[in-house]
Parts: sequence; C-alpha cells; structure tokens
Amino acid sequence: MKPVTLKEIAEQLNISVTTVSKALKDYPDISKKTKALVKELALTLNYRPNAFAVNLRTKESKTVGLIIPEIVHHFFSSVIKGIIAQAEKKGYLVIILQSNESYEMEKKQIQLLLSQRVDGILISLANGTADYNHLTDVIAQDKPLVMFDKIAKIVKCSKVIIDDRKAAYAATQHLIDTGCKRIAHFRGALLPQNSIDRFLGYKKALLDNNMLYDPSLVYICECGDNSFEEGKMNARQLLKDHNDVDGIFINTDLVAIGAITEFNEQGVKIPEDISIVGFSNWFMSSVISPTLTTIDQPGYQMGKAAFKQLYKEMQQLKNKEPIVYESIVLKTELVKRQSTKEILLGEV
Amino acid sequence: MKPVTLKEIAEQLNISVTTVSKALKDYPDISKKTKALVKELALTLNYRPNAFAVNLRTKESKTVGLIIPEIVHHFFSSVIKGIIAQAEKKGYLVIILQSNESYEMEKKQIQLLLSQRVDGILISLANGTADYNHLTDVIAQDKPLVMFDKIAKIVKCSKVIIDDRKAAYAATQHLIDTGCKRIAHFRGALLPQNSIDRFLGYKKALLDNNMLYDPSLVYICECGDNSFEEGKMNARQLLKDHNDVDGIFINTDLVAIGAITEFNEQGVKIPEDISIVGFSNWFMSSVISPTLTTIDQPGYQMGKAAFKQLYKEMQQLKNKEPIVYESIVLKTELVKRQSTKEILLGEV
DNA sequence: GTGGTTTTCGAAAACGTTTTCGTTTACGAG
DNA sequence: CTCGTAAACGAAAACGTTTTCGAAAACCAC
Repeated sequence: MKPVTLKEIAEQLNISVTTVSKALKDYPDISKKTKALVKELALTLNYRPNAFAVNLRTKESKTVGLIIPEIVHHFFSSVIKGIIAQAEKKGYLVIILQSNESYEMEKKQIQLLLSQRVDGILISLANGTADYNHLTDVIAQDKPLVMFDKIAKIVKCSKVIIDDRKAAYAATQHLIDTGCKRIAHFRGALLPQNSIDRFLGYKKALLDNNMLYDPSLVYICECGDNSFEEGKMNARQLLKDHNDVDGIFINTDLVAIGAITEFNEQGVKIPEDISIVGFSNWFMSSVISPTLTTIDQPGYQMGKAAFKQLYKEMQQLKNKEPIVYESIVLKTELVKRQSTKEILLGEV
Repeated sequence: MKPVTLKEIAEQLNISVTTVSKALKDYPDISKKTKALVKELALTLNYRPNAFAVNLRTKESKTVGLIIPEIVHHFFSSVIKGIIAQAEKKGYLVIILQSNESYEMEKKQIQLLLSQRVDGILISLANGTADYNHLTDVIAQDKPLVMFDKIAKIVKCSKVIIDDRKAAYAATQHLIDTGCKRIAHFRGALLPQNSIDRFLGYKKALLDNNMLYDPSLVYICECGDNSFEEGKMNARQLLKDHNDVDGIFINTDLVAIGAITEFNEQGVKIPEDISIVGFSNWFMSSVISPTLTTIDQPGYQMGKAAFKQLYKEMQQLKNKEPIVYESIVLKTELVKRQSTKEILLGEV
C-alpha cells in the first residue's frame, strides 16, 4: 500500500498534476467544479503530500531542532512541553536531542540538525560548553537560533532567560530578612552562566546588607550534575567545616533536597538550626518535609517564549526582513515554605 | 550563505554530479585520485547532503515519531531519554508529540507523522483512547509501530510492557506479608490497561491469601490525571469510609505521595497505622518522609527496548522480510522502604 | 465575424539526490 | 594494427512537489 501521489489523482481524473496541485491549494485559476472533484478524490484516497518533496521545493521543513542537556529533569521537561505545545500551534514539529552536558555531543547534534535542514534551532547549553563556534556557524548560515536558560552571553542571538542574579538576590535577602546571620551557598559547577549569576546575586545581597562575604562558605562541586548526592555531600562537609552557619542558598532544588535529607538524618533542625532556600520550584519541593522555600522558575513559559521568538525570526527570514535579536527575561518568584522562618517584622 | 550542493562541487572540479556523488559514497568505479579530490573539497566546503533530496530518492527519512501522553512525568521522560539515546546510536532522529491524554490529539498526531513520512512510530496510548483505527491505519500502511507501557492488547503490533498484574500482585503480597489485614487500592482511572491489570493483580493476591475482596475498598478517580490531589482526596475519603484499613496499594507514586501527605497532616502514622505501596519508583519516593515502598518501573530500559524493536522491524521492512511482532516484558522489582513494615517471619 | 478579455488548464523547469546504463578512453594480447 | 576488455566517468531518469508562463477555450462587445 504505497502512499497516494498527485500523479495518481491526476490520472484518475484525467487532468494534469499541475491542476491537481493547484486545486488542492485553492489557486484562483482553477474552476470550482474541478476543485471539488479533486478535493473529493483526495479525501477518499486519503492523500497526504509527501513532506520531502514539498520541503525540497519550498526549502522549508516546518521542523525545528531542540538540544537540551538532560531530559529527565523537571525544569527541562517543562520547557520541552512548552516548546512542543507552541510549535504544534504553529504547525511545526520538534526534533529533540540530548547533549548529556557534553560539548562534543552538542557540536555533533548541531551538525545533524543542520544537515536535516531544520528551520531553526533551540538550545540550552551543556555545562561543559565554552567554545561557541558551532553556534556562530548556525547564525552564519542565517538559520534562526534561540538560546534559553543556559546561555552564552557572548553569542549574538535571541535569548530567553530568567534574571538569575536578581532571583538569587531575592532568595538570599529572604534568608537575611528571616534572621539568618551567616549564610552559605552551594553553587554547583563553576562554569555555567546560571551558576555564576546566582552566585553574584548571593554575594551582592550579602554586601548590600553589610554582611561578610566569606568564600569558604561557597561550596563548589565539579561533578556538575546538580545531584541529590551533591547536596548530601555538601551538607556533610558544611557541618564539619562550619558550625555557625544558619542559612544556605542552594543553586538547585535537587541539591537542596539532598541537603535537607542529610540534615534530617543528622538531626539538624530546619529551619530552626539552618534555613534553606532552593532554586527552581520542582514539584518535589512542595512535598518534602520540611517543604522547601525556593525560587519558582517558569519552565513551561520559557519553552513557549523560546519557540515564539524562534517563530518570529523564522518569519522574518521568510519575509527577507532583517532578523532582530531579543533578550526576553521571564519573571521569577520566591515561594515561601517551611524551610525558612517567618520574616521578623521590624527587626531588619 | 546557501548550503553547498553536489553540483557546486562538480563545477569546481570540472566533473559531473554523478561522479561527485559516487566518489563520496566510495563507488568502485571512481578512481582513487578523483575520490580524494572530491572528498577534500567536500570537507573544506563543509558539504552536508540535503536530507530532503536524499529522503525523496531513497524513501527513508531516518526519523521516527514518538507520541506520549505527558512529557513532564518522571517515568515518561525516562522513556524518552532511552528512546533518544538508542535512536541516536542507530542514526535516527526522534520527533516528539504529546497527546495530553486526548484521543483526538493522538489521532491527529498520527496523521501528522504519517504525512511527514517517518520510518516508524512509537506510542504510549492516551487514557481516553478506546478506538484503534488510527493505529491499524499505520500498520495497514506497512509502517512499523511499537506500543509501550500504555498499550491496547487488541492491536496487532509489537509491544514493550511490564507485567503490571504480576507487579501489583507482588506489591499486595508484600503488604500481606508485613501483616496487613485489610488492604485498599487506589486504582486511578477505569480504562487504561495498566489500571485494569494492576487492579487484577491486587485482587488475585487477596484471593490467593484467602482474604476478602471488598469492592468498596477500591477507589476510582475519573479525573484520570494520576495526581497528587487525587491521592489526598482518596486518602481523606478512605479515612471517612473505613477506619479499619491498614494497608493501601496505590496505582502510582504521585498519588501515593499525595496520600502520604494527607495522612501525615491528619496524624495517621505510616506504616504503623497504615502501610502504603506505590508504583513506578519515582525519584521523589526515595525522598519523601516516610520513604515510599514501591514497584520499580524501568523507564529508560523500556525506551531502549521499544526503539530496538522498532529498529528491528524497520530493518525487516527494508529487507522485504515479513515483520514479526514481539511482546517484550520487562522485569519490575519491589523496592522496600519505610512506608511498609518489616516482614513478619514465621507468622504468615 | 473580428478583436480583445477572461477563464481554465498544462508543459516544463526546478529543488538535490541516487542509480542505471552507456560511452569513452586506455591498455594489453594477439 | 586490430580487437576485446577493463577502468573511469557522465547523461539521464526518477523521487513528488510547486510555480511560472504560455496556450487554448470561452465569452463578450462591437
């Protein structure tokens, strides 16, 4: 059972392929009668245009590529969902690739997407990515590229992000407002922009409040997988190193949950002994005990916004307009829960 | 900067397109010298074959479609990861569509994938899907189709599943072995095969142990979203209806976690007052307090196995061999944690 | 009946490959 | 020098569309 082609329809109706094609696309120079005939037969034969042929002609694939560091991840899977939902609305399909936080992978995958002739590419960078030639290649080919969440500031293209620095500042400020005097920070890996910005927000909040910034309170983990285990390890280390810390701002909810678990096991009371603020607002954070105060990071919204921007650029390209890059900053919000104390009114 | 074509390479070298194509594919009737020349130029020009043109000629897209009810879901995102990983190994790309548990969506998406001429389709059914014509259509077109997890037993195609019934039996048996005398079941929606099978396993375990099967202890939720809220609601209802229940086997971890939260809030002690077994082994289950005893459902493995089977069928199709359907059943495992008591030796 | 316009249709080229089947050239054997 | 063969290359068709341009047919006004 081979798929039906225009040619077969044409032969059955004794007209030309051209006429069939035009009839299906409602060209004005085809009579109503012929159109009706063609459309009816196309329907009964269940005709579907061959996407390859269409793409070859029109040079449009109606397909975009998405490269993401990790799929099994609440935030990223929310982003994926947002992207797919928005793409579907506009009639686009999404090819998803996972870089596994590897720069080499990322490079290969970009090449793969380019040779697939996708109309545009959405990407959230791997932690290890420090060289951006593969990205500028895309832009040089006039292919729309939108980065989201884990971006490279240097690369000239549209970006959809949150203000990590501001959010981290708010998180740290909240620890201060609730009475914490000595605040540590688990920052995860060294490299990614998010880590840097969140760290800077943390630091600035301390300084703005005339508190000491102590580098030994910043825990780096070069394993770089933002894992549960990382949280446990860091928490253990913190208890050994510093017995005076009464608050921690943690880079990622998952790490925060690891820390909470470790503290629970060691009998450290949260938030009485140590207050904790996480980052991302995974679902899990509302379920763990104590529930985790955190920064809500709108993944679904980010996915939608990223595709919308990509779509806009694809349209601009089609209309031979110049592509204008935009940086879209999405709102975050502090979600107060049990892992931090009540705000002390009047004291601060 | 338009992509390089065979023609351009040919013109630069003053040879024919044919020769270029053959040289790149190492045809034996091209001299070594020419091959070297062509390959070198192709490399420096960064030539990438136009996928559309290749597909149009060869009728192979090296692309498969994946339809899944929900992306933001630990189990499903694990499956996606497994599928993508395996597909990449074999040089295939994956287009992901989300049905949102809607039958209508599912139908449309199948059509979309067919008109995109994907080489095969992987699908996990929406809860609402009860009519399978869209699936038999795919098979009738000789397009390989593999169903996983949420399947329709009636449809003749390959399937990758776990033995829900056996796993549910094991879960229930574990409650019995740890001393539970009156065991309830939260089964979620009525329709999907998984729910049915898990229910049957629960029931059989009761009967095999000479325990009463009481339909009023089976909680159905037609909201069908397997949600946290569903778990809370059911738990609340259970406390009202039956004060003698001392164990619950719950269809899904997320619902179980909802129930645990509700019980925690109401001061019901787990496992002393009520023991709970969930299903899926989400990461969250190892983190909630008390940690949740559950059935481990190997999502990543399932994804890999599903793509492998699809790949096998695509090869069979290519080689004009008959396609042989297989039903692959993956192993599950009971993960014992704090939400159930220790096994009473010698008592049962 | 003529000229012009409108309506309706089709031929053909193009998109970039792959592959079949010739054709040309070179070469060695007789 | 001729013939046969092998090596190296190319012309052309095909995949299924879309779109440009021209042609035929039909209609209208005079």
